Amino acid sequence: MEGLILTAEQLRTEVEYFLKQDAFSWDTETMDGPLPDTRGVPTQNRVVWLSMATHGRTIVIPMGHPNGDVLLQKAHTKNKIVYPLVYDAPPEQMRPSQVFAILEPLFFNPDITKIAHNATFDLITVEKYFDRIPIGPNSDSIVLQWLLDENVGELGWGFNQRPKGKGLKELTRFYFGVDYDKEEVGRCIEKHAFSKVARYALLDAKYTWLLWKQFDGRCLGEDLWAIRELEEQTTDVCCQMGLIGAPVDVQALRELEKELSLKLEILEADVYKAAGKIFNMNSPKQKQEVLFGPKSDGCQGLVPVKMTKGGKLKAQRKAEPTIYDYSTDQEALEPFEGNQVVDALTAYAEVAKLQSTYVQGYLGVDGDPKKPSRIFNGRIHTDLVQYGTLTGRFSSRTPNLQNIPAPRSELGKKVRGLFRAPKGYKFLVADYAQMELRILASMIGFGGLYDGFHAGVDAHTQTASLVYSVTIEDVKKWQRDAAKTLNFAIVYGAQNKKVAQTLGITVEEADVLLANHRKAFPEIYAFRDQIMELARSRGSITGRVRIPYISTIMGRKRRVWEVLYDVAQREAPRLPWYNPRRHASAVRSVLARGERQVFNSLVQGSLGDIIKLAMIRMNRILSEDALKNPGREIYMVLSVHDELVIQCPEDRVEEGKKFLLEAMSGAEVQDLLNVPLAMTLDSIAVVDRWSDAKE
DNA sequence: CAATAGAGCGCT
DNA sequence: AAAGCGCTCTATTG
Repeated sequence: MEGLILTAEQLRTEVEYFLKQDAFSWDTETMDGPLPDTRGVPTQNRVVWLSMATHGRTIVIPMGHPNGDVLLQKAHTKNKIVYPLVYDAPPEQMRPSQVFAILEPLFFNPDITKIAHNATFDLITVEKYFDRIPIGPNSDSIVLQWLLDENVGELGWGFNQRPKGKGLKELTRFYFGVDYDKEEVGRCIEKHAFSKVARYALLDAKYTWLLWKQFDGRCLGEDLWAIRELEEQTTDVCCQMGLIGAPVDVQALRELEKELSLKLEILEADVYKAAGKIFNMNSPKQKQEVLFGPKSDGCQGLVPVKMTKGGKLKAQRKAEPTIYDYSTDQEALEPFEGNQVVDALTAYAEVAKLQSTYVQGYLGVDGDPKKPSRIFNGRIHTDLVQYGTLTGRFSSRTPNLQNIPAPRSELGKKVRGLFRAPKGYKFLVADYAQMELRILASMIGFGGLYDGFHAGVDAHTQTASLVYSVTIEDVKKWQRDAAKTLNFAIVYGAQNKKVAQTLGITVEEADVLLANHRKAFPEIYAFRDQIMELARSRGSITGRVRIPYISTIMGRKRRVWEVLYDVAQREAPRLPWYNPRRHASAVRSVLARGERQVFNSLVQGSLGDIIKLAMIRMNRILSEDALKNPGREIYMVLSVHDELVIQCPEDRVEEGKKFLLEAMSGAEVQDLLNVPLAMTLDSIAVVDRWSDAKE
């Protein structure tokens, strides 16, 4: 087969050719490493194939594929044809150690761009062979695609004119009309014949290359040069953090698992006792029956108010609601506090959530291959997904380390406290305070928020002072709390009802608050209108299609077609999934939602830019520092939107703090804003457990 | 048995 | 009619 590399001599010749290029794409096919179920775990898996493509050349290197080709295609039994998988012996292949030794000059050449689709996975995967992560420039076709169209895979305008997802196969199908993997070979390569996997791996690299070439050109044409640079360096950060992982106290975790399972048995019994029957308390449906069913049937006969999402839709259609249309979530049950079943269910739910999602989610459940342990050598390696959101923030998965319970409740504190610095180390925890408001104030460039930040006043206190017309010193706690809600309402676009609900006040009272806020901060509302007009002016779905968008502080785009609602309405026949005449109010809410998304994305997305920049800077500082302090390295271990956690040798805490401060608020970051970041060394917490950082 | 939808809930 | 996420569980559907 053309491009199949079986010997060192062949590979050296290829490397010579690739070294003369300015870029190449590559991909790995992996199997389980020494531990079971680790094919998809980049720190633990094993590379079996590596493919590469560049101008005029595509190659594929096997290194331990277990099968040859199929000897027998078909066999007949009594009355049907069967396909026994009988394989020939595979050809002799190189060992990974030999392959990677020869590839080293290529993957560590700073003048050659290395391209992969979801590069973090492949980069961490090969780290175990190179003993370090391949150096940049590392580019990722999935990231470029996302910068060009973050809405791929989302329902909405143009769904059918876009790829169905960000995956390599979906993009190849869409852009080249080629479907080269109908059998999903990559899901389990060891089940397939040698030649089939060879072809598959080769095409992965080839189409990654072809897609990247296309995206690369389009990024220039769409003014995405700067943000692309940021994202390419972010890839290196994701690799470094994914590789090091976050340290957890495994022993405490095991103990907590036992403690909670005992607790749950009791709480479960409490529910049954109060309800007088046995049912599945994890099932919303069964909870609806028990709580809202008639007393005559031995149920509680509670009269619910809050509907589920589905229930509301049904009500819109003017259908008669049933008990199954009413919510059983925490908020819906609040009015019934005191009912023994409700109270027992509430107590159970909190513990059950934490046990299943966090404790068992990390430890895994013995004998259940769907719930593997996420802990390797006392560390959890999350996958920080740089392309995981519509706004530019990170998402985090397998497991998600961005939704660890905050230390508000005792139990939440315990769970967050499982993240613990290793012996001899401390966690240093830094976050940006009120960063979204700072960004907003900076963009407006004047007004109450802007003045407050320049005067060094806490933003919520400043808001309260202006809304309630009292001096900064006279702001009461309840006023600051209300102001905080108002500030959230601005950033998220909440209306009077939501503000009322959050603060536990009437809608009329909320109206007064919002009116006062508008009076005190007219520039915010004017700015909002301005942004909306700008976004709208960039869009058109008549004639040449241009989706409205906003640009963040670093030039990231968020496209929101919904803000062209009135145009869409006129063009309704082109948009088959809604009928504006029948759903006028629904369409209006689509527009309103689009406007909230536009405004929120401007701020949330800019914060995403800034935290990524800070992490790139920190990574640079720490990489350099590591060379000077072998064995005493500092590592970034967690990142939660506006918060950064590092693990730092105990005797280097002061250095670590300085590094964090410089990375997060140094000139390069501060210069993006015209309000002060106001970060200080003192605001960086030095703790053993993550839960001790916030009170 | 596997995939999917909905409800619900953890976080910033 | 509050932005952005991912995970677990149940119930339904293929």
